[in-house]
Amino acid sequence: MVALTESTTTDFAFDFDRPPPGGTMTRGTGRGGGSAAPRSVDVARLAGVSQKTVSRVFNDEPYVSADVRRRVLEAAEQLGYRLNNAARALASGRTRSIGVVTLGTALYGPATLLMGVERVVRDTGYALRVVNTMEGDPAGMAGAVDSLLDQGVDGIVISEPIDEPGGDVSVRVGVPVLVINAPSPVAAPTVLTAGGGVDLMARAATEHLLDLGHATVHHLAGPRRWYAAQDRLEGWRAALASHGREVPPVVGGDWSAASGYAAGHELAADPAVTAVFAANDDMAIGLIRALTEAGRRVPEDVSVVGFDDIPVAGFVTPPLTTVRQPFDAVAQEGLKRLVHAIENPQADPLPASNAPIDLVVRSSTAPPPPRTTPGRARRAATRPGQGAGI
Amino acid sequence: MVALTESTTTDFAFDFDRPPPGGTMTRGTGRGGGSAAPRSVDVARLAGVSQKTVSRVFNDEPYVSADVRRRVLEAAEQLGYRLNNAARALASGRTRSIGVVTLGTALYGPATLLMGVERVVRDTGYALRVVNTMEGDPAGMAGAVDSLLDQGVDGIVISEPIDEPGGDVSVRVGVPVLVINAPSPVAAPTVLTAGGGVDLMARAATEHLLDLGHATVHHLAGPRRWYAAQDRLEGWRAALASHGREVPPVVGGDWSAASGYAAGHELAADPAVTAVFAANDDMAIGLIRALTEAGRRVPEDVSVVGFDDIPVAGFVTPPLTTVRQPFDAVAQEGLKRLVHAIENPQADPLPASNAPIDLVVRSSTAPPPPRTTPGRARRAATRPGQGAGI
DNA sequence: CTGAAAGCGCTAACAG
DNA sequence: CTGTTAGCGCTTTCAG
Repeated sequence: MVALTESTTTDFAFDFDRPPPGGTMTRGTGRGGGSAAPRSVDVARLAGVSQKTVSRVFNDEPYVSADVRRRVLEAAEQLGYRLNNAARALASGRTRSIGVVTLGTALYGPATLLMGVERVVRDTGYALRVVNTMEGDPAGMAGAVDSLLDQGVDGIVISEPIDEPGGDVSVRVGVPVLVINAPSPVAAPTVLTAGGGVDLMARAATEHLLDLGHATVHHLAGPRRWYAAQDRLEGWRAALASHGREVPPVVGGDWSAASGYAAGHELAADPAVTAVFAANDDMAIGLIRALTEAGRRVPEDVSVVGFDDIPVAGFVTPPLTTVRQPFDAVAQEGLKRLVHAIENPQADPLPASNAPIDLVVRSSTAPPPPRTTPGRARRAATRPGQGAGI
Repeated sequence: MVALTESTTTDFAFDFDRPPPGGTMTRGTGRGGGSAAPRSVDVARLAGVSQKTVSRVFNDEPYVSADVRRRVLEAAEQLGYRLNNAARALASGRTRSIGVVTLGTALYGPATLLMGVERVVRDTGYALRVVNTMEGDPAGMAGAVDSLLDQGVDGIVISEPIDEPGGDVSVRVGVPVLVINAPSPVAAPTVLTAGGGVDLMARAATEHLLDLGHATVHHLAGPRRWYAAQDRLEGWRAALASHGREVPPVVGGDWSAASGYAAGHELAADPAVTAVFAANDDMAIGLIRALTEAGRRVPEDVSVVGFDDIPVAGFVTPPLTTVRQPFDAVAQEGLKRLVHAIENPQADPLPASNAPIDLVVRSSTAPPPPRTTPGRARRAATRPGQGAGI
């Protein structure tokens, strides 16, 4: 039975004859490094089955007898065979890979999200291709998506994009897209979103401060362009509005501790400031440092809430009250839905679910300093103009 | 390569057809989502040239007249053509992609390194595939490398691996490998290493403390299994040894601030401790918190040096003296060498160069408290700056 | 349950 | 400078 196979197509001038001396070694495929990598037909021959059967085994297709399957697997093992993904992609039109576009920063949020995505993707059996964008990068998002499309991914994840002018992707995207924590910047047949609820988390943070008795809460915002910043801003504003509080002017930062520090000096000068909600922990830490240097104690004089719950948040001085974002849950759910969309093009997308809010209260927040009795506060701020603290 | 899509393109109106029902998809290609993606032969036809010429244009091969090139590009643009990477990889045996194996953590070092690698890889024209390992993951490194090989990468970057039992990759790796900050866990035709010098940085950190007048320096180490931890440990020990100082017992942590905090309580109990070199900033921060809670002031009573220079390091209380790792430089140089090895299999690998040492002195370090008259330590004036290195 | 034939879209020699 | 001829190693029909 083997003989037949032998005389068919491919074996013509077989294996080891090396084409011309181009300088490379071994069959064009760089893979083997030394001897040519085995192909499924080699496995088939060794196992005494057809090439197609090998294919079946490696694709977990049904209708292969246990015995044949075992033989094939053994032969493959013996030869050190591995599926050639390029050939597979070419023949099937699917690459079994998912691309992710992420901000080229080492910011905690995006970085953590990326790790989460990777972990989940792997479980789904897809490979991950990563492309970074940098803020202000002209080609930015469009270029990133484009290069992913060039690579031939089956789906795309866009993680925490920025709202940049011209940031919309005009490229024709033919695969499903998952956008995390933002509205979609692309038009594609299927666009899913995940995350969301950031505004509610921001609102919870703000309300925590309000509940403590602060008359109002100031906000140290992230860069205007970031949706992540916009969401927090909105949540903060909503909390204030729904409690009928005055909405103080927003102070802006760039996510860095240094910017929080700068903003802190500004805020420290205003005695009306007794509570600040910072859009991320780094800025909160910079802010606290500035406040401290200015002689305003945290939390006795000013309360500060951060956002993210970075690993050190609980160990800085004072331990930071913050909101933990459910990155893993978001990544997991989003990807599940993306994969579903990839594999079931006609089916309705799976619905999104809402993440829980995880406010971590530590020691950077406290009731506001007493207003009329300077007894306890060593360096009491000048008294605020008005308003009772609930 | 591939110019592609700016704004002008094609309004062929025809893009997002729904994928056809059932299995009746016309040409197998999943790519376009519905209407078949144009192939190079289509472009050729439209441009009135041979398919091979289209290939030449898209590969920036020489010997194509400017006129023909222009016509091809125009035709391609009009059709919305993009090279099919799977076919290309299959035919050429190269995928033009590089795989990265990284620790599945959000630790600052690995995460930053990954970002750096991505940035550089993109400039080289290669695509990036990422796989995470998790500490303690049984399949760990071997599984990660294996899956990368399955995907068919042209080269592999292993970032800060751990020294795990059975962590060596026994798989046949046929492509060049770059190992960052560790000895190589794989056997491959070409193995490059990058990073290194971590021990020297640790040594500089320790010597800074010694120079300040401390009798000895304690070390809060990272997990034993991590090469990153081992290097710091060695540097510390070497510094002590070369100054003829006593080498105190090592206290161990797991990189987390929480572990630094725990270790801090231990260390605080020992009055002989006046200087500690922590293996990373997170642990240093936890350590400082514990020290402070125990009534030992930093830096008046105890000096602390961290490692990494995480973004908030300069803004915690007190601002942390630490060593900044040159992640970007390491990534850049390492990748340049890896790509060189990929593209010039026979040539000798490019030599590695040494990174400078960047000690950032802030306010967490000071001379030791006077030996006989406790209680009067004053804040030493320190200022940010770059220590000179070796 | 298994096999044979026919490409997927591109690059690789080797002519012209 | 440009075209021709062969496959790369799989997955897909479609037959047994």
